Amino acid sequence: MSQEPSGIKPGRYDCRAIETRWQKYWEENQSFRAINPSDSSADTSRPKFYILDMFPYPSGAGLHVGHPLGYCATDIVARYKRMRGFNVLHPMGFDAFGLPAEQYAVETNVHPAITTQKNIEMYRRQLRMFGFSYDWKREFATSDPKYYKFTQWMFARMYDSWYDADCSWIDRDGRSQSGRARPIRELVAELESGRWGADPSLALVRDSHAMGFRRWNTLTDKERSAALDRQRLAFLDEVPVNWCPALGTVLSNEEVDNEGRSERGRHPVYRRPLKQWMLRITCYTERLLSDLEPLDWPEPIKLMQRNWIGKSTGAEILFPLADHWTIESGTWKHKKSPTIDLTKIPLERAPDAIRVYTTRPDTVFGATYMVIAPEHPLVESIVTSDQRGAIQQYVTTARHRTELDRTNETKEKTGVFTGAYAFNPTTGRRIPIWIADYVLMGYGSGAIMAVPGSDTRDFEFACKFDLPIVAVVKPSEDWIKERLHGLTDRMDEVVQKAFDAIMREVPEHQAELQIAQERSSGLQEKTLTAMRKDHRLPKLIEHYLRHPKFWKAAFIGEGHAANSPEMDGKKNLHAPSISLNGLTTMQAKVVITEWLERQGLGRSKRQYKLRDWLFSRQRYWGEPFPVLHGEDGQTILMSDDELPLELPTMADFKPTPSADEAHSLPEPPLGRAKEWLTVTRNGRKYHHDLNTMPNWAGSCWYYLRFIDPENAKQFCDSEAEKYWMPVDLYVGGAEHAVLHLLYARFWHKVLFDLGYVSGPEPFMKLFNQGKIQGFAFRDSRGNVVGPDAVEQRGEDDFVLKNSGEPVTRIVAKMSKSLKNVVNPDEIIAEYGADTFRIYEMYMGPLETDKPWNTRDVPGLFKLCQRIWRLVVSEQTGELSPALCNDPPDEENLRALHKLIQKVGEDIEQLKLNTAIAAIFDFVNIMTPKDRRFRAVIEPFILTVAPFTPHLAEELWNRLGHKKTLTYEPWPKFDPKLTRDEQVEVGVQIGGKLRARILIPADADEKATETAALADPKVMEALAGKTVRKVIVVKGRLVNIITG
RNA sequence: GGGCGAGUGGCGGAAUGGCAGACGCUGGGGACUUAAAAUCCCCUCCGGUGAAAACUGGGUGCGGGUUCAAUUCCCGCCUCGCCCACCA
Repeated sequence: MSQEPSGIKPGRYDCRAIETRWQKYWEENQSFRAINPSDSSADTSRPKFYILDMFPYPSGAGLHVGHPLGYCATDIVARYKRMRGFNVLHPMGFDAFGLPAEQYAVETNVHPAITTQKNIEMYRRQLRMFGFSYDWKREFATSDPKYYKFTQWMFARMYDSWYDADCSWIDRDGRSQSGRARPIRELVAELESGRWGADPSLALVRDSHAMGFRRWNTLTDKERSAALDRQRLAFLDEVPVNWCPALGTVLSNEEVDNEGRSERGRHPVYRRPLKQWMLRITCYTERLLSDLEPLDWPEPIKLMQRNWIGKSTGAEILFPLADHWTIESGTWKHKKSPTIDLTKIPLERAPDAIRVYTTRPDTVFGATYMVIAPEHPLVESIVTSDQRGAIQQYVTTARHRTELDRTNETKEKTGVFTGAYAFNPTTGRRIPIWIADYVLMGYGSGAIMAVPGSDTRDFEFACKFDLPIVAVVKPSEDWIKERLHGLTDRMDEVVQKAFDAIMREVPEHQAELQIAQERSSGLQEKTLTAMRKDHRLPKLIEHYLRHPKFWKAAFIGEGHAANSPEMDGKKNLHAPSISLNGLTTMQAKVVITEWLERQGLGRSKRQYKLRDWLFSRQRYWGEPFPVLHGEDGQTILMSDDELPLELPTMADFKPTPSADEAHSLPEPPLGRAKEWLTVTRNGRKYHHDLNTMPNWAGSCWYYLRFIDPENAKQFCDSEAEKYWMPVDLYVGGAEHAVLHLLYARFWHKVLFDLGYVSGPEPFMKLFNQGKIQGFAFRDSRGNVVGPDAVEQRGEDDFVLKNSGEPVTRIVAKMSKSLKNVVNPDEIIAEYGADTFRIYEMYMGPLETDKPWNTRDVPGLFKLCQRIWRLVVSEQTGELSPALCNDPPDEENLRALHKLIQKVGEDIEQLKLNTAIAAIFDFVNIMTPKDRRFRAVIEPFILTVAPFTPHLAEELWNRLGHKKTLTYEPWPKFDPKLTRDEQVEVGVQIGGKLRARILIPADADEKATETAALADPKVMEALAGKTVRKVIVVKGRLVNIITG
């Protein structure tokens, strides 16, 4: 802003002084203290409103202008809700554990506890500058032992629980649900009662009399504890992880780039199996899906969660290995154990067979080969001696590439034949088994039936390795047409061959086709039209069914089944009774699945992409696991009163890099804390777990801790939890659409099942704010440069400073390298927090991405000044002489009541940009007036208070009110005063605007029409024409249709 | 490759079937002032006619459609952004 000569205007709007004063006042008076129901001062008649921001990660860079976007919005809502009489919980804290903090510490060589503390102080100072109405008494950091004591406690509860999938229960809405977590001691009690059994692999079943199962009391202690460990919600498992020897840690998939290198440092990353803590989130897939439905979340976010969970339905199908099975008169016989009856044993217990999952069981007749993942356990046992060398080489290369790496290679399929064969259970044919890395071990069973006629990937693979392709679904006419279009450059060849093929079958059409071909241009359209007309398109479809390879693509859509085995004339040795021909895909799925089920060869199955949550990291800066490992390999839980298990203070907290790339093992930093590590208990030696929890752990339940942050006995008082939960509005970035929000929902459901929280979902309404971007410039070669390298010549004329080359302005991410990062401190220092708040809210809709433009900020500063001048005389510093106590006139009242209505409605919908536009409108009306009514100005001050709280408090105070306006009731509006008495209505003739008329607001349609037709301009325009129809939209417009 | 979202003046955006461009920025003009700043007022989508008031044509990425009426709904295409990505 301009440098005003000091002292000239004693009453000028001094934003910094005002803001400092009120921030101090609010703190001293604890103005935003949220009251828990147990507190004696609690007014339980008030409705509650829990409004939460996604708490920040206190990085070394400090707060940038993107953070406050959501915080300003929630603060406005929080302040508004207080004025509407709600008891508002609006807290803030810090997500302080995790990799970025540790990485920053490594880079600066300062202990993460110290850098984290410093960063938190910086963040807290910055956040306070905005005047957010947080209850700061509730602030905490997730890295505080007082907090992570309960993170560990919750982990212990998961370790101590199992998921009872068969448990039925009634939820709060009276719906019956099935499946819930239960304490593991309840399982033990049931096991001891003898109703349960265990199979030799220690899987538990409810029926202890089932064949091949053992009673609990016949198991050894070791077997019992192994069986229980397999049931826990938190369990240790050997899983393939991304191991980066150079960084000395495993990395999450998100931390590995497309080339299989670490995001930080670009070191090679290897896939290797490691024993890790896992959380059994997969038990909750169905509930995570169905409970999502009623939540008031943005649809795209719900969709992302659904896609992430990735539910699909299909069937599991058994493919017997040709070396081990024969078919005798329609019955499968195992060569070595002929007594095995597939119809009597569960699918997963059938020996020497490959189980696959497919979403298209209707295409099983078209399965002409199989593919298993390189890591599949069967590879070793089925590979033939002459293929062994090639297979081993392939498996080794595949292992060295990460999963991400593999999945990115979409261009060229690779694979090797194992030498082994399996039977297609529906055709009875021997089909080859290949290994290929396009099949992933982590999904389904790690094996597929390949149906190249109905799957693009299988099609590509079959083409490359010349495997047979059978089309088993009739494509639609549209698809055939599309294929011909899609092959434009080869059009003549394709059509020619297709016609040749058809002609061999139907020579009587030859003459017509020749004519069609002679017209070389427009051949496709004309030919196709002709073909459709006299039924030749169906001929092309038949051609496709016979020669799918020729069409260069698989038909992956739905249609009618075709080519069931009987069609090719050969006798089906196994399934003479089943044919799917003519059935729709939907019907065929049902028929074939039922058939397979009867044969003991398959069953319907639901499948999910979601995998169990890998919950350990070989890092220092995280929550230690509250467990002890014994020398005998037994793991025991620490008791609750031993928590928190604090992180040892270590001078050297850095991960251990390793030079030996392929064979090295992670050495977590905690492994070097020798004293901390070993514990003796009852004369036996134990050691702590060397891993720590991932940074998601702390954010899974922080919203519960805000409710009762000081509680040392419980994570949160249950009465208080019942009062405040669920969160009514949760605002944060869309980058957490999946991981954090899914993990937190899962965690909350576990707590709910175990009875620690009162509802199944934590966040009722979610809102994603957009990102704030910066301006950058692109030159003719496509290079992007920052604003500091560019000079502005004219309105939209930018050139490079050094070369004068013209560049175009673009919107880009704010980044250090482009030097287009805006520091909120500087903006506040110059214009104040109130201006900053309304600038960010006025930029555009809260949910969209939008560029920061400092040039626009003074406009909002001017709004603050103009509001100031409505009340205060800049000359004197006294109240403006224009203020008067007279009863206001109707014009003023109308402006006020319209404003109150608009602002209130907009805040409820988070449309804060248009609310501020309405404030501009009101100020534009008031500014020129030489008489301002207190009865209008005072409610106006309350209306803007959520947006510019410091300014509003100061003016409220100067108007003679002694207390903060925080709890002043939100002004009421009179609906009668929000509507104008007269409205302007547009008059269209034939859809074109010809006139505007002023009519009473309550004029009915007839009166509106009469008024419109009586308007001189309208009459002139209608001269000589007949009015055929008049459409009246009440209060908006009239459209006259002439004949 | 798939999914989702977006595309409106010089810029940020408003209007989600009913007068396109509210409101702000930028730019221009005026008042006040010795002057400047600040403030206040007016104009500012593009084109044509006009001294002016005004009149008039076009216009919401492109091409179609539905409708009395489309930025808004439907179909196809283009561009950008985000998410997922061989998920059988």
